[in-house]
Amino acid sequence: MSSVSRVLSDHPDVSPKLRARVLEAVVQLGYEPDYLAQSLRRGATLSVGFVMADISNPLMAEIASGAEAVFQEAGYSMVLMNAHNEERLESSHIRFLTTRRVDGMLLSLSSESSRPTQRLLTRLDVPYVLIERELPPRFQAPSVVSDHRSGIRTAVSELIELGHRRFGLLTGSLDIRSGRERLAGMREALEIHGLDAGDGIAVSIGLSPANGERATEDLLDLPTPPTAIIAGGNQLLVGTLRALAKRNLKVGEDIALVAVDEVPITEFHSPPIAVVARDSTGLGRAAAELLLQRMRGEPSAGTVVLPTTFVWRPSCSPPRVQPVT
Amino acid sequence: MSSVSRVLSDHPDVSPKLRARVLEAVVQLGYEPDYLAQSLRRGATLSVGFVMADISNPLMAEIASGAEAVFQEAGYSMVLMNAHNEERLESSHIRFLTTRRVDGMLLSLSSESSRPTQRLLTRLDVPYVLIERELPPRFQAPSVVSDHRSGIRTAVSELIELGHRRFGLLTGSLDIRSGRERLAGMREALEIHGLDAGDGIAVSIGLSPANGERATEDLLDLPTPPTAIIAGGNQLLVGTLRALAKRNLKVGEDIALVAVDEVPITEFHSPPIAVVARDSTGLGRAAAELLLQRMRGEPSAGTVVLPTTFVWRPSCSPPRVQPVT
DNA sequence: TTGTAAGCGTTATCAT
DNA sequence: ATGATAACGCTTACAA
Repeated sequence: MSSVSRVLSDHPDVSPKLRARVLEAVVQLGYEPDYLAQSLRRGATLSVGFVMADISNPLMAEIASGAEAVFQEAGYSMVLMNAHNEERLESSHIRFLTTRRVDGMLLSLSSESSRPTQRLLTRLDVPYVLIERELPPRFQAPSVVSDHRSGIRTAVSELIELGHRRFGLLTGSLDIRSGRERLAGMREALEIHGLDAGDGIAVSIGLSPANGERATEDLLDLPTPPTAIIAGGNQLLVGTLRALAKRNLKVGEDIALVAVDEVPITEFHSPPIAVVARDSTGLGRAAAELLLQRMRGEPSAGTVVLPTTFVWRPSCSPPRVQPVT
Repeated sequence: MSSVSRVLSDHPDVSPKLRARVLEAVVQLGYEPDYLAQSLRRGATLSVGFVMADISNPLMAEIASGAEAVFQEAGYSMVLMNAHNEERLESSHIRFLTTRRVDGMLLSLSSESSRPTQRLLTRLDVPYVLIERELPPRFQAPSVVSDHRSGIRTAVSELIELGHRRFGLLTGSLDIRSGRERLAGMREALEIHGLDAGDGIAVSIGLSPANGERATEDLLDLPTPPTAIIAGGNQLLVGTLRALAKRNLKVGEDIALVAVDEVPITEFHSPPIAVVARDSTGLGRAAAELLLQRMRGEPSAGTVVLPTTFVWRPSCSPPRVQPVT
């Protein structure tokens, strides 16, 4: 038994003769080692888990692809678990991966303040890395994030220079870093240009087309509606486009529009829609590399920030009626 | 030890008093059972694996969501593995899941004829269900598929009735059932209407925007180019739209266009694009249910076929120049 | 009802 | 260099 084990795990202390004999028997019998037993004994599984808030977000898919490539390279398998944006599922997934003894976890949580999840993480003994999320300082949680703040700041600044004075920002939960950063980006742009913070109207809603549609209509119904809308999420964008179509408002003529994240509609819409883009596969790769470092016990960065870029497109035009300045 | 085990797995033969004592100790010590050891002993893991050809296909994501909901309900955890359309990764994923002792697998393979994968599957001892795929009869592999054939047949028939006589079908590998079925659907429509099979030009290419763009240009460069294009995949659709834009051809005026699968661009393109839609979450749910039946050893269907629907939209207009009939 | 002990398939330690 | 044996953490006969 032990000789077989030695042969199969390339232990040096084994004669060429025995090695050959074992290898032959292995082929003969079609023997396959049991990873479960191996892992139980070794205490390591050579696998990592990735818990994502929502698999149906194409950006998440790209992040996962980026991460998987790095892990594959390093000999690790990555298993994905989808939380459907449900807190309950999320903590159950983390627990599941723990019991399966993954050697590390990548987490893109649907909420940063979920009590069960936080409790779980405080006594989690495998390393983990957050993606586009941040936890309270006491967690000292390493993370990889995009600089949404400067992306939105640039976008809003450009809109201001085009003559816009009133903005509507649709965003997901402010319980998530990216939402907060986008809001901060808009506020910073307003402040830089000496505008009132109240001229940036933020609506924080669940990431669904229906919510996006409703919120957009609400914005348009305001006494002084925004002349530019920033749709912070591709699902919300779909809703916004529906609302605008319903009211017969032409993007880039009657209203300016900026989307977050590069997706097919932004390119193919008429007119094409400006976006604040992030490096999705880069996020995945960076997170995987950071996690590998921590799994090896190497010194590693606390937070990695990746840049975003504002891509101008014709959806960003001057406002219909130039307001008095 | 055994009493603890009994309490934790709800064995009836345990006194309320002891149960309480155990439960208290569990809380006190923060004890968590080791699934690895449990599974090793029990021979079952209460988990299933889902190997998908490509996570970045949003339809796949929906299928996964549908399946996960059903498994969750039944007490199973579903782990996802992404093959990036690479045969090599695919078989390695299946092997990984086998060693992790998943109790069943859902497979949406990137190729139906990969030798390594086929070899793996013949001696796979956990039940599996294919999604949108079919293997040679000797596998007797249960599967859940969509009726792409009738969807495309309907679409092409409608185009013929609008006056179109020449068609270009862009599709992924014919090594995958859906590609073959779409081709068959087009041929059937041509035959029904007494047209020549040669008037349906099928191009089988890798599912990327670049390939879609190139193939579309090739179609347009033909001596008698098609007046209607069917883009069989949302990545290909992106390429087709790019090619048409480059040549300044207006969808629904200069050329008719049908897409496969409902995605945001089809709704928001100007003009909106007709699609052959399938029930993605339904596919996932049906596959999960079928797999559960097989895992329980219940009698179950061999192949489940779900309907597709053709959704007309303005991208389907009569051809520019009415050909002589 | 409870406790003892064997065993799941490995690997690591220890003699030989 | 090789083989016997204990141990990883659990479940389940079986005995008490």
